[in-house]
Amino acid sequence: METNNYCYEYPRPSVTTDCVIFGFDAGELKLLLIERGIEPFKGIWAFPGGFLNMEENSDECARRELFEETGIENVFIEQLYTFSDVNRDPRGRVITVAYYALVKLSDFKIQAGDDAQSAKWFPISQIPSLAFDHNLILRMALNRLRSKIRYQPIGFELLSEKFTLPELQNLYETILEKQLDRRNFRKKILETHLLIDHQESVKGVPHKGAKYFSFDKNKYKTLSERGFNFEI
Amino acid sequence: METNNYCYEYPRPSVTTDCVIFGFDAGELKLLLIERGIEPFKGIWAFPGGFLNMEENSDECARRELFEETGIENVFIEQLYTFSDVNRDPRGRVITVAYYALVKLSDFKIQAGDDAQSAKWFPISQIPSLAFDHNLILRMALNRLRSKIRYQPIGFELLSEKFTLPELQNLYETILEKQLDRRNFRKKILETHLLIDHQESVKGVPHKGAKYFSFDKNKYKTLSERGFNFEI
DNA sequence: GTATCTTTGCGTAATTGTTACGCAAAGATA
DNA sequence: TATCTTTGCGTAACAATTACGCAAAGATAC
Repeated sequence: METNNYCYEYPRPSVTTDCVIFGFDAGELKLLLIERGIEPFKGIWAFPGGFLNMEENSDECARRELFEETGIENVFIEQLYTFSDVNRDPRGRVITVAYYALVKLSDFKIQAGDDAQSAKWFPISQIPSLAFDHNLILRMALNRLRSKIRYQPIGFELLSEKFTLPELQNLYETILEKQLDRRNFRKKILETHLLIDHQESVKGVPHKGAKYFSFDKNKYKTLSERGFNFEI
Repeated sequence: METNNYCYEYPRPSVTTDCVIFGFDAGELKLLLIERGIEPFKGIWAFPGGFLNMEENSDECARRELFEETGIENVFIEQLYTFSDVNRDPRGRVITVAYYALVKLSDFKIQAGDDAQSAKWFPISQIPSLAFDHNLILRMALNRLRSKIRYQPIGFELLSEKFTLPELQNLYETILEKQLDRRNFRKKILETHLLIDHQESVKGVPHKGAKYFSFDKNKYKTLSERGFNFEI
């Protein structure tokens, strides 16, 4: 039984949000995808997302859907772009406000059998063809991540709270797809004075263990309000 | 008589586009605003915009509304951000996909009595308080313009086809709100080899007239596809 | 016609920032 | 105790940016 109780003078599109979720593990950038359980695109992988409720804005919608479909919450999330092509959804006129999220993968090891029908982390090099216009959305999200990581300290959102400089460099090299000089990278990062030294080293490796650091978010906030610019 | 012929199973927001229109004249950045003729915010200035039709995407909607309300067409236009706060429009749930446009002011001298109820160019320093959340949209558009002009050749969109280097420098100084060295600016611009020298100078000034140049859009397109990056 | 004024247009020096790379120290293993 | 790998700090070479001197052009004043 279908009840069409919501009537308007002019036609309206449906509005959804979708969220590209980036993670980083074992020197690889990863993407969390959901296998669609219903038509259209049943069995095809897609970004988590869903319809906007009337009592929430699009940020809230994106966070809610992210939590409902993957269990992920309290992460970095940012609006990417709004996709509105007339035929982007076979169900009818649907526009989507796309977001991207950066996740500390260690915090959210998704296990099969969550309320997420079927959520799975894919290495960025092995992304299948996606539902709707999600291939296009992904391309845009990757571009945004690659350019933004160079002038805003968002890379830290993909690492554990404590990380080493080699780990951070590995992250930058992976996302920027180029090698960086170890000593110059260290210099540039440290001279921002935004890393907190934990006076503690990696143990159990057959060589000198790297020191642990964490990112000083509060100090960055203060500095950036005074016009400081983070750049790698 | 009201006809509510469009009925849906779930409630849907209305979707609009709004467009922040920048112009540049007499060493000043300007904004084209429309005085609203109907409630809500009757008599208050706002950006041109309107409701999305079902057979157009948001880019097309923004361009259509821009033309209908101001007569402006074939200009640079780019999506800015989607604003979706629950109470941003007193008429009900309306989300707007905001755009910004860059206009060669000489091409579009708006005269009163257009089908635009009342369109007027305002110097950026004398913008009145705007309708809806348009003050917020403006702040975001200004930030976008200021950062984007440094790494993409969009400044030329605000000048006439032919312009002089002092004019271009004046534009950059106005938008970036800082003085630039005349000789270094000239050097940086010219060594991109993206300006076409028209072998013609400004006449009728009581001193040496500056040479006219125009921007080589095609050459830029070719170069940027090969990885070239415009930076000021 | 000549001097003067303002602004354009081109050069070079001083400074700063980026890139390349040598080497000692730490921590484990042989 | 020697060896191995990786971290962590320094300094030299190079490139880019900034500062600024000065001649030339085009108009006006005398």
